[in-house]
Amino acid sequence: MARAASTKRPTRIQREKTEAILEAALEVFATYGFRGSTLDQIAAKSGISKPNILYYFDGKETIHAKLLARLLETWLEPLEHLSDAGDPVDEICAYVGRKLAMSRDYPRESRLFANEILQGAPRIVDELSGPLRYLTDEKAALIQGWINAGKIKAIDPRHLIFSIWATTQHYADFDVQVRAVLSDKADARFEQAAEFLDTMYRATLTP
Amino acid sequence: MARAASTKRPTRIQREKTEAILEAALEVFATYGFRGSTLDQIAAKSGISKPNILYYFDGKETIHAKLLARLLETWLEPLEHLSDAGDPVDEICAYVGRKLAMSRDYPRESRLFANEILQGAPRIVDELSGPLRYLTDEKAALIQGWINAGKIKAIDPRHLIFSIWATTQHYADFDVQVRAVLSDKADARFEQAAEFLDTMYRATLTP
DNA sequence: TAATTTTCTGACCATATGGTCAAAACTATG
DNA sequence: CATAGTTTTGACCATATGGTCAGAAAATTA
Repeated sequence: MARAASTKRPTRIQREKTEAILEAALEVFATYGFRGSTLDQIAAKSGISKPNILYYFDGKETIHAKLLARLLETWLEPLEHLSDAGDPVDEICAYVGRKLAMSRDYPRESRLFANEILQGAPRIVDELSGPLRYLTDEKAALIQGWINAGKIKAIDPRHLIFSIWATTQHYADFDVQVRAVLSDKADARFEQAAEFLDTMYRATLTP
Repeated sequence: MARAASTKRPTRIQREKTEAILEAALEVFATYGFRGSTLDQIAAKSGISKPNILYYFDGKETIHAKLLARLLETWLEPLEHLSDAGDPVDEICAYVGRKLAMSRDYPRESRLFANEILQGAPRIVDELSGPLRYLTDEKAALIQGWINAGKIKAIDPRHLIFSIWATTQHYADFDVQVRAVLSDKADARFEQAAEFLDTMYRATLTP
């Protein structure tokens, strides 16, 4: 927040306006990436004038940073829930389902993330080689444990995780392509995908 | 080509310079997307002055269009080679291998494509709902034939293709993330990926 | 309702960016 | 080597873009 007070509790207007700005910015940044997006686009989409946007945020960079921070908070959540509570195969398939649901429900967040990674992740490298890596290490160990116990087939846990990220996020990031290829059957793409992925991962993992 | 003759056979210098410009432009566009890239960046990377770039190309748009046209020419080639010559499972796994090799050898092309699709594919929608869709329809029919003949397991052919695109291109488009997660084992990522994907698709397809 | 604080805007600025152009530098060839 | 053709450049231009600022408008509080 630029001039807007940052110490005191935010007013109703502050909450509404910052939310409207972030909502519009998510749309714009997710489509054009950081460099390709302009404050004027965000201003037009949010209906808030450029100087007023800069009253609430220090600058373009700050808005983007805020969006990324929020994103990372929720992005890893589905993976964190992966535990050895139930049957390993079900557990992993449930994770696939959660991840696919995120592509369906939060496609803009997925594209924002994809844009950032595509551009070399200049603003979140630390998050990748820090928190993300630790979490992946942890879950890879869990999966390796299942393999050692003979509960699932022997596959590379990390590449399994990559494949889950890739296949599920594909439906958000490459949506235009998916819809073009499926044409008239595009409406059912998420149900079809859910079924296909469930089949694939059960076949891959069931010992 | 702007002022440079377009009817006559191009000179040595014309070939060299246009190539150098396209090479630099590929790098830049693949990283920042169309809107996020500037002619100055391309000029700096190619060592060719901005006015000189515009002597060879009509403008930023034209350079980008040329790159996309080239890309699409070779992008679908691996899929076109999918035929019912050998064993269906081997045939599909070979396609996966070819596609993964493209991610390894042409990561910039992959990112250029990813950027374009992410941004809604404004410049190649026609290619997607035309040539790409026809080719996918054709190969989906081939795969469906294998399913009907009981040669591979029953899965949705189009979503199988999506999953192959997603998992293989992931290693080019999300390279930073892959390397961050694998850290010290990152060098072997393509060999590991090849093995994992082969295992996964054999398990998924073998009846 | 008057005073105070918060919100908002128009006008403005410096820099970046895509693109132009006339002329200079260079190359190929008769 | 002179000349015709090709390539390259510096200086420029119009517009876009991120950002500033003084003051007006609106909301809140006393």
